[in-house]
Amino acid sequence: MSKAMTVIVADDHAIVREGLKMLLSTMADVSVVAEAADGEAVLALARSEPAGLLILDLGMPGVAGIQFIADIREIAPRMKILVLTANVEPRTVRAAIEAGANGYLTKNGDPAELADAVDALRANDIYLAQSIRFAVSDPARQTLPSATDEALSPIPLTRREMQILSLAAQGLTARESAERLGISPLTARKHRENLMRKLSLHSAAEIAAYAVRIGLPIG
Amino acid sequence: MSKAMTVIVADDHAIVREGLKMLLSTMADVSVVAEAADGEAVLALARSEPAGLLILDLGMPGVAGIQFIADIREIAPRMKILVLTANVEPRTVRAAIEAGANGYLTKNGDPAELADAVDALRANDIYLAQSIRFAVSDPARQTLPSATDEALSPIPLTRREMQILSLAAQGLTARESAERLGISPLTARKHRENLMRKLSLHSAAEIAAYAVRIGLPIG
DNA sequence: GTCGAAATACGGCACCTGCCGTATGTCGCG
DNA sequence: CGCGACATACGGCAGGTGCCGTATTTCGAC
Repeated sequence: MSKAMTVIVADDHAIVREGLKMLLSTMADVSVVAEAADGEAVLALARSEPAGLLILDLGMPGVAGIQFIADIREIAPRMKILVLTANVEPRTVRAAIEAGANGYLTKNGDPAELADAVDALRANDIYLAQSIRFAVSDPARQTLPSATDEALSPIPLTRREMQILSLAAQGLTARESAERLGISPLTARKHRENLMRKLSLHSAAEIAAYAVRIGLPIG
Repeated sequence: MSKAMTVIVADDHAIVREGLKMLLSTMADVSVVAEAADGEAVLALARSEPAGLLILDLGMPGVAGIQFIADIREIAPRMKILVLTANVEPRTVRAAIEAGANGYLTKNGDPAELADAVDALRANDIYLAQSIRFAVSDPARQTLPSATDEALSPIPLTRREMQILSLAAQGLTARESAERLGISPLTARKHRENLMRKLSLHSAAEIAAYAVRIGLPIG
């Protein structure tokens, strides 16, 4: 018998934390030892009393996306990280795993998967929700035909594109973004077009919605 | 002894529904009889088998804001409606109650409030989360100084404006919104302008960001 | 029955956008 | 030393946007 796995529950919604604790309490050998409502609290817990498992909502305030996973992984290398979020973007799933997450569940998924995921992580496996399992491919596998390629690609944005994305998401026009960055409006517009093409976005509204969805800070 | 209160749980996140069911299962005389993941399912349930209480996430797809509450109230006048959402905008709280909700909880609030709220609603009371209780003022109370005025102001959107807001937030143009609603593009544009003025928004991107912030469904 | 709010509808104007090109300089990697 | 990725910069074009008007109809409140 393995001894009980200690768990930290991190979600900004208290009622969701409470629900998760209830769900976890029905599982054998699982013990919720702490909870956190924001990114800072998660980091503090990872430092002071790392648990066996962290269940992490990527949509929390103070959790600046994927980088946050890498930060935790650095602080507490032995703690398992199970991402639990509403974000179903394939590239986010891929990036989360690459950043060091051990599992990825979506809030829309079958609740029964929570138990499966905890078991898998305890066995040092990686667990992905059924609905997004297609999103992470084996890097060794040779390139596939076509349709899936786009979904599988990490689609990395350049530094400038990231800046423009952040500004555009706050409602700034190309001109205003250009002023902030000290470049030509036309250049800013080009960066904007490039990132939109990369991300398959087609309007300012979609940029804002996307930015919010992936957890970018929005004014 | 009152007999068990039947409850419908409506939230688009399966894992949140599951957690809520677990939490409710610890309460005496409460029985979850159905759940719904989108607005249509809620309306169908309200028609076919209304329960004593509906716990409703206002951020669900197909739940076009406050009007949805009024719709349910019309279909099932005797069913209690407890709003449970991430939206803490005072005007939304106010509007929800005016539209016929019997209670309003925030996902950030103390989970213990869930039990209090259910009890209050069962006793035909209205229950508001501690954190937003200030938001609904007694209409009889005379106007307060100033600073709070703006926050307290309902800034009510009309039904059409609410619909346009929801569509615009999903990235639809005025023309596309007009097609969905079967009205002139120019009329749709006017509704859009009106709601933007009311809400002090100045671009499509701001509409999208605002809609996300208040918990409206975003494509 | 009157009054106001809401919904309907139209038009002009400056600006921005999204998409299509092209082109140049820099910098790092093999 | 190239080659490719990145950043820089410019322009045309069609369409959408945000802001400014005006006007009619419908409908509930008083």
